[in-house]
Amino acid sequence: MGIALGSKTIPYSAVWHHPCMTARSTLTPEAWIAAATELLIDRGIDAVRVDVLAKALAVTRGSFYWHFKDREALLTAVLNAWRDGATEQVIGRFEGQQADPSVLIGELISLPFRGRAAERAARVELAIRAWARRDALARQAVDEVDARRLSYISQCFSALGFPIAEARARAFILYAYEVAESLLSTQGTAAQKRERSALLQRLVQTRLAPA
Amino acid sequence: MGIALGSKTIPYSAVWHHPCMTARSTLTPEAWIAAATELLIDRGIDAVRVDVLAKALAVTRGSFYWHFKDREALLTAVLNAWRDGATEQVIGRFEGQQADPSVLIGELISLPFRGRAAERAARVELAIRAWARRDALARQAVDEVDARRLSYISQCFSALGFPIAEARARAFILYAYEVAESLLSTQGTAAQKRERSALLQRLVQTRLAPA
DNA sequence: TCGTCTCCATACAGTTCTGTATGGAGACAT
DNA sequence: ATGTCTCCATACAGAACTGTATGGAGACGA
Repeated sequence: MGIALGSKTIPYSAVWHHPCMTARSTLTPEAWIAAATELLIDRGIDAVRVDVLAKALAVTRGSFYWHFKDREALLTAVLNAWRDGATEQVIGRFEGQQADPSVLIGELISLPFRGRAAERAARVELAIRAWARRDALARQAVDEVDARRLSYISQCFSALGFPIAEARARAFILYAYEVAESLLSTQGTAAQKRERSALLQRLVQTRLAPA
Repeated sequence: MGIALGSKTIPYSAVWHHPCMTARSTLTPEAWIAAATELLIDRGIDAVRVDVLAKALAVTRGSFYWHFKDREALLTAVLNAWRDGATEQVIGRFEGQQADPSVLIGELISLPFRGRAAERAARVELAIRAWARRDALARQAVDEVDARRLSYISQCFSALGFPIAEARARAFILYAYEVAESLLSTQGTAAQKRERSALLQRLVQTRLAPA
């Protein structure tokens, strides 16, 4: 049933599945999810198939159907893992409150250019958005994440003194820039990217004279 | 070989494939392309398969392999049809020159809300962008179309007196809004959409005091 | 009328994937 | 020592799709 440790008995799963076990002999569901996400990124959701994953993990499909009921179960697991990570990231911003909303906005605008991790996250997100075009669950997950982020950005503009409705509108413009910067990443040189981010940084904070 | 008309001989293809022949007994390549595009929209490029299309068109696959060498040929035809239409639309704007660039920008911003045709075009475009994530030809087509549009929008801002570099930056912000408005179409109510489009309309044209 | 051309149907062989059923090796409890 | 549990291997049946080869009906030219 498990490994005896003093008076307690540690079940296998707690040992084999523990993060510290780098060289495991057996697979975890997380390993399948990670492999599936990798495949999702550069081949699309339709290419995420169990026998392809099994070959990538150097096991047979028998292993997969032990950990998951079927392919559908894996896909929802992938989706949940992404949504959890994405929402957690938004929550994290609330905690690391740097008071000055102007700085927060600056960070958001420079977010697409923050190293490999951000770039990879963007690629995962684009793959999931592509998936969301024809899967209801994926669409719901993406919508939720978008709504959370827009809400967070809106609060930043509210803190700058803009009325709620206008804050929302400005948040959308900023978020639109972020999405487009990842979707249209091939458009423009590095210098042009710096210029348009700097321009947005100023534009989105300028107050307009009442119409 | 064809139909004799006076001294000339009209080949079959010119008759059967002519647009005025609404009730044709035989299929054209365009019919396959249209059906493929339809399937691409709501099931993705991986679902565009010849036997599915054949069933949709109520013929067998034998017909397909008459008109096209293979599946690949159909996909490139779909791509070319889209690119031609998209670039043609940009060219069309140059011709219908309404002098006032401010009006042109206003039209661009309200473009996502211009009826069914625009909505369908947006859906086709999103499907092709999803496709472009893992197909080199599709990516190239999308990049070309994006570059053309950005160039056109930049010219509008140049006409408003902005320096080239700044005009490009403003064009990107506007285009980012358009892309996001179709990608994030579920975010926000109709009123909120109006508000953010109105805000962008003003923001993107406001001149900033020199830093 | 006969051959030709266009367009599609049909049959074939092969690939890639699905899910299930069953077997088996290893670690463990008793 | 024996049974149990976990994890994976293997084998099976079948679905969905690919491209090719060939046949056939209909319109046409001569």
